[in-house]
Amino acid sequence: MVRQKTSAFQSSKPVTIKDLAEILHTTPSTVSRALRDKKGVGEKRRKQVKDLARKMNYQPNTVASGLRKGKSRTLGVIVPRVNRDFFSDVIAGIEEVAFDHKYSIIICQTHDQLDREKQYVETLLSARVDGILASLSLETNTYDHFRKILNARIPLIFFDRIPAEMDTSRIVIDDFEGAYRAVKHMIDNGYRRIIHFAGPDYLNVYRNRKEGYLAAMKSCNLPVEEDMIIHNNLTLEAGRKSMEEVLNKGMVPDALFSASDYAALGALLFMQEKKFDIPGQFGVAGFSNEKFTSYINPSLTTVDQHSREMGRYCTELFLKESIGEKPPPSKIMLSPELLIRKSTQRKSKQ
Amino acid sequence: MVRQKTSAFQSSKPVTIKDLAEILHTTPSTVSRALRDKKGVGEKRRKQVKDLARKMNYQPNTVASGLRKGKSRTLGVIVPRVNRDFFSDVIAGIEEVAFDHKYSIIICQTHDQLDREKQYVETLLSARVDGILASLSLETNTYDHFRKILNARIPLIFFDRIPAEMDTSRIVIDDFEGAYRAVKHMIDNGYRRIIHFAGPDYLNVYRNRKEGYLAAMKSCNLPVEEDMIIHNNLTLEAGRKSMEEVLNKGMVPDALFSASDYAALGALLFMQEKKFDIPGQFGVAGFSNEKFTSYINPSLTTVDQHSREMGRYCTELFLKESIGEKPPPSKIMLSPELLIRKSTQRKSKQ
DNA sequence: ATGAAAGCGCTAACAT
DNA sequence: ATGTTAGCGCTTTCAT
Repeated sequence: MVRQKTSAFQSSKPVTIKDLAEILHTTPSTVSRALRDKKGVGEKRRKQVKDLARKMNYQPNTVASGLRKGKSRTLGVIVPRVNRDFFSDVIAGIEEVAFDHKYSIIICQTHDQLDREKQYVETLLSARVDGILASLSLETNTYDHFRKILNARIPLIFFDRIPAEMDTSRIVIDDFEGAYRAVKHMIDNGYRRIIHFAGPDYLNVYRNRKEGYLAAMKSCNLPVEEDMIIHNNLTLEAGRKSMEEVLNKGMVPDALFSASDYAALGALLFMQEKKFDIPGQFGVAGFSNEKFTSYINPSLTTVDQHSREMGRYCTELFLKESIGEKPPPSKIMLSPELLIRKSTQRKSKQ
Repeated sequence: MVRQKTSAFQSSKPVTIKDLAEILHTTPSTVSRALRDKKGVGEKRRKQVKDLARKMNYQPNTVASGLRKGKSRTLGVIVPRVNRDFFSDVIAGIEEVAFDHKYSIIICQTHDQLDREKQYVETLLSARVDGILASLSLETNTYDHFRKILNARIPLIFFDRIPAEMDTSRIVIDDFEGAYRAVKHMIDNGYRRIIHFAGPDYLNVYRNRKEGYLAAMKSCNLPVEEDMIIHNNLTLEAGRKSMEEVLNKGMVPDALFSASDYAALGALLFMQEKKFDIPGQFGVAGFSNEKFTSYINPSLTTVDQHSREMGRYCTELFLKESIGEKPPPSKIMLSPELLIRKSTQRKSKQ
């Protein structure tokens, strides 16, 4: 006799296809085929199996099928921090496409530490994820851990912060172009002595933003003294402090282009405290289009990175690489969008 | 002879303990024991095994061991959206503690849709996660999918948005208290006709914030007309629109307490456009302490929810439940913190 | 200290 | 259309 269980109170050990098979006096293979709509099962049987599965609240064990098939339908995502607008937006995009294709995503935060990045790569490899999407930590200056991923023949897609040394698929925005356009726009608005907050040179994004800044200045024959480029860690506090130091040194810049919105904000707040009129006496532009940039006063000119789309593309690249023969690495560069807001718009252009 | 592979170029099929065993002329059991520091292996053997494992770049297959042990060392996290400051902060907290205890986390975004929530519960159950941490979607009004989790004897911890109907572990902040204190503070600053933007009543958080608002008003004998409570979806746009409607109806409130920072911002921007002086003529307070609230002008009074700590506690609750006999559900309530900023501080108190 | 054997739940190749 | 068999990689008895 079939043991009755109400679906609401089925308890303890999960139901397996073997259980279903026994109850229906058939075999696991048939049940498995029926459940997954594989051919080779009679219509009647199939319905019978599916009905029972539902009734007994059968949950397929993806761990087991993953082991058997050598596929986990899981994606690893490695980011510096999940609670930064840029990264959480990228993750949102990744999740959307992943969900549509029935992939789960495992999230890893490196906190910008190389150690954690390495450890997470190991974890993901051990979890036999089907692919890894990653953005480098600030500390990353060695890539052997990422090479392991390639050796394991697992698709690896970098986004935003990418290693120059590795020939993998990647997706970035054109940081040079974004910076160039931002600075050009500032120059058009009459700013001349524009300083720059930069991040570490070994990261592509900051290097390229700096290059874009330099190119724009050069194209207008504006001199860039060495001390006009300030390297800091791009936090709000760092921005504030760097700005203060600049003034203390007796420099008289009339604008700032920062590689990060947060550092731009720090400087902006500091200048406001010092009673500078922004954008009148001092112009400020940032990078990344963090949410707060459109809400502050004056609203902050910045560069949008299409973060959500970047996430979506990432997953799509992975999907492309995960089928059939490995295609050559795709290198995608998205166009940034300059968002001109109040912090750089002088009443009268000079 | 042992086949040589350089660690950098080990390729194709991953190494298994069986491979290691064969090379060392021993058995998988011994290798397994050696690798996991189980007793019953000679010191010499252990070293031999570990050295070879490192040399051959052995990655333990957690899918296989998970299947065998019935544990995946994975946690499922279900949130409405990953790119909201509150949730991404909670996730950051969850990840930190999880990482310390060698758990991975799978992230699920419901987009506030019940369908997706249900589907993700199935996915997580199939993935045999060891626990699930969840915050309800806006649409969730039925809980059978969550009951399945309990039936499967998997720890389930709710945070922030919790179902009243289920007796599970949960962690919330004292929304009533937060709202009460915020409104009390506004009254202390001379505001009298304070309106309230509320979310759906079936969600504990919004219900409690509304109750806190009502209690504070009542405690000061301030009347609350029916139309002073406006239900909307708490987005920036909704806030702006609701505020406009309020004015169009001829109401003359002198302050707003919003259950969400975004809706508060919408109203604030609208009022500024209408040339109201904030906080002079109109006071505004929000809820959640989104990052932008401290950067806008005037900075927005709001209630901090200790989101990061909430995430950390969540994981700790899970850890507690995952060992030994199931303890009775823990119900934790964190104290909110009222952040008094400029948007509610009148120059002269009345 | 080590090995042999069984099995976690599922799928796929090979029968029939 | 269905059943049989083997095995994914690992861990855990149970022997020896």
